[in-house]
Amino acid sequence: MDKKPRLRFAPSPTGGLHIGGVRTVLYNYLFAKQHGGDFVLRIEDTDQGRFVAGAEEYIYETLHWCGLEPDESPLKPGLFGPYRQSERKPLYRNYADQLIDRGLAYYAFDTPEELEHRRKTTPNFQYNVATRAGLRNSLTLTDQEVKILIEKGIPYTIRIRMPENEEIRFTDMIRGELVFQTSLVDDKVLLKADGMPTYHLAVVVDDFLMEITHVFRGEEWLSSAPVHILLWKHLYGEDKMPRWAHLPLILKPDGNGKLSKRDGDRLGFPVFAMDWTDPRNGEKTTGFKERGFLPEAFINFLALQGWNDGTEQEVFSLEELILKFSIDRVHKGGAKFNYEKAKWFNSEWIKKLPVTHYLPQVKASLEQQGISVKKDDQLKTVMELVRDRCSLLSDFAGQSAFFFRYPATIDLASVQPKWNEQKNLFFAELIRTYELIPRWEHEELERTFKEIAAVNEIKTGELMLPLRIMLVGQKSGPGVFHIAEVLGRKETFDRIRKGLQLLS
RNA sequence: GCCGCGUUGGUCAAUCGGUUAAGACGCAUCCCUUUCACGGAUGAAUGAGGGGUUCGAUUCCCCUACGCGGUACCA
Repeated sequence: MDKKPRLRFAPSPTGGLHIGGVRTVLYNYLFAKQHGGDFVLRIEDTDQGRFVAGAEEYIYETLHWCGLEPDESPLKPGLFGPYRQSERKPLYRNYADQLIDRGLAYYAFDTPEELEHRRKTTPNFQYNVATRAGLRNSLTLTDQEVKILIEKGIPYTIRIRMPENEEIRFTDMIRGELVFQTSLVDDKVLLKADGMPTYHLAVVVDDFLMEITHVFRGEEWLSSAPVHILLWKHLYGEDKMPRWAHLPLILKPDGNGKLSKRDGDRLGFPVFAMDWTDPRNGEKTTGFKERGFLPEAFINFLALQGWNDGTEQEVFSLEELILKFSIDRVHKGGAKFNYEKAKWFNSEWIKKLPVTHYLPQVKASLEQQGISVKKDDQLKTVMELVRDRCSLLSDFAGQSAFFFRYPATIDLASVQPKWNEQKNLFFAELIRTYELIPRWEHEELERTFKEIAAVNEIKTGELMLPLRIMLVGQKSGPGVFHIAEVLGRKETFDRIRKGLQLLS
């Protein structure tokens, strides 16, 4: 690579950031970092009608949570600002005019209503080589007429003039050589009547001005790529053009089609990275973060949705991804979103990371359930005991609540039928012996327990379940003596006594 | 409709002309654990269809089917 790579993510701030968007960020970021380049965040807010309050802040927060910090952004301007297209408005006009002067673009005076009418009445209507001669534009009007219309303040757009019968070729880093016939591409609007550029003009101008070297974007942009390529040729020369890669889509799990927010609502999994509340209707969409995902797992999962390193490794840290990512191993076909697999990645990361790494979140979720934990050390021990049975951070509260308060329900039904006086006596003796035990520690507790059982000639197996039920309330959980150790002498006795009472 | 891009188990996927077509998730069975989970073992399950090219195609080419994306003064 001769130049320092510069890649960008250019979202339109219109709502929550969807996992497809995060994956696009990720691939851009990984490539930039791998090659010692920069990752730029540019806000594409040229559509003033679609402004959504808070959407831009949400993007920053999401990127931050994911650990994908931009090197340059509206919040952290570099040498190529401003980083919001709405603030770059004056820049674009000049390029549009330049294209007009060179006959590569033209003024179009057709109103949106007129065009809509044409689209309704003419099947397959496109504003292109075939139809532009019959429409109201500077190609069909005389210079004098055009001048008058402009002077009178009649609204107009500037459209690119697609050449006739030419081929536009380019190399996509994922898909290889691509060819488009210019006659079949329509004359896209470059500058809107409000003076704002459309995406097509703005991307090209900004990517040039910001010295972007690689454009990785979603597959939905592939069909407009020829317009962008042509603009690059006209404006800056093909040699200046960034390299392109069109990323496969993330598809809905059932059926086909691009994954949408609705699929998440319908199937019960998150689609956005973080919670998003639409300010227009107050509608709330839950995110991976709030569902209990670790950013490490979320990123890991997303990276593997459309890419792999060719080995059997699946668990990658961000650092490893930076090292191993390669754009030419990105797939062409879309991947169906698999929530079960996402959770698997999370359980892997829960096991891999030190529990202290996510202890604050677990503590907060326990607090939400009215359990306030005083000693972090104790929580840490508990978390280490239960982490294997948690695939989401939000599972911890349910798995560990009984350590901190007496169980809400006691499953007596699973011990009652086989309960007898002999067992009753056993537990009474157990308490007496445990009172004298010097070290309150699980191995010691277990040994003592078994000794007493042997003396009383009761099978240990007959007694373990009752103990568990008394301490936990149910049949699951970590090793019962580990639990007793954490609970401590007094609490263990209290629970056994309470259990005995319930069983008698 | 038109243009473009895709298509290996239920899902994610390896393979870059020769393999018993990996591995993972999920599922099933078993082992471990005197519980549940973790872990371990085993198993069921895959090249859309049709033509070529080739000694040999999952792999290269063509056609068909299917799917998706685009077809806005949205990005």
